[in-house]
Amino acid sequence: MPDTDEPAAEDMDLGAIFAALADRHRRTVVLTLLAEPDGTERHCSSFGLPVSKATLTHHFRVLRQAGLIHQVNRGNSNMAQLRRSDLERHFPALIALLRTEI
Amino acid sequence: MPDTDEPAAEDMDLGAIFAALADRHRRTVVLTLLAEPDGTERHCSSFGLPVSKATLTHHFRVLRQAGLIHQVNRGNSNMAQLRRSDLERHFPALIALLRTEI
DNA sequence: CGTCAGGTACGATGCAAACCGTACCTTGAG
DNA sequence: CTCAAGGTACGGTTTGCATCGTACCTGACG
Repeated sequence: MPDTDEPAAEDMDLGAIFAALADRHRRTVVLTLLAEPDGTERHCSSFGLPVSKATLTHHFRVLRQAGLIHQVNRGNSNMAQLRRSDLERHFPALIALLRTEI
Repeated sequence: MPDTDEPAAEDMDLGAIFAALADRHRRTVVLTLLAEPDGTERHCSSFGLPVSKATLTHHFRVLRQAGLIHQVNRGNSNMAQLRRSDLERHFPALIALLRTEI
C-alpha cells in the first residue's frame, strides 16, 4: 500500500464519500466511531463485521480513500480513527446526516 | 411500472439515498433541482445527461425509489420534482450537505 | 528463536449496476 | 387519423464491487 492514500481534506470528493457510505458495513464502522468520543482509536477487527480478513482490509481502504477515516499503524495492529475535524470543516452537514441513522 | 414505487417519507433508507447519490449523473439531477425554487418541475430529458433514453429511465427510477424525487406523468411527458419537504423533515442535513458541492 | 495473530497483496468468482439497442405503448400535434 | 416524440420494458454486454481463499509479511509473546 502507498504510505498514505488518504486524500487531503480539500480533495475529498462527495461522490467517493457517498459511495463509501452506501455500504452497510462501512456505514456501521463510521457510525460506531461517531458514537464514541472524538479521537477514539479502534481496532479494525473490533467492529464485528461478518466478513473475512481480506474483505475487512478492502472496506477500510475504501473508507480511508474517501477520507472518512485515518488509519494508524501501531506495531502489528491497525487502528481506525474518524477524521472528525476534517469532516466537520469541509462537510459540516455530513455528521449530522449520519446521526439520523442512529 | 407500479403506479408508484416512491417510498413513504418514513420508509426512506439512508443506504439507498447514499447509493443513489453516489452516481454523478443522479447527483447532477438532484443538484439542478436544488438550485431551482421549491416545487419546480423539470422535464426528465432537460438535464442534459449524456446517456440514452433507456439509461435515463433507469437513473430516474433509482432516484424515485430512493425517495429523492417525485415523478408526475403529464400527458406523455414525465416531470421530475425534488421531494424537498419530505427530505427536510426526515434528513434535514442532506440538503445542506448536497449544497456543499455547488 | 518459533509461533501465532493481525494485516496486506493477489487472483478468482459471483452478482449488481450502468449502459445500450430495439420494440412497444401512449399522447399531443398536425 | 397519422405520426413523431417521450417513456418504459426487455434482453444483452461490460464493468465494477463485495467477497473469499491463499500466500506472505511483520510484530508480540512465550
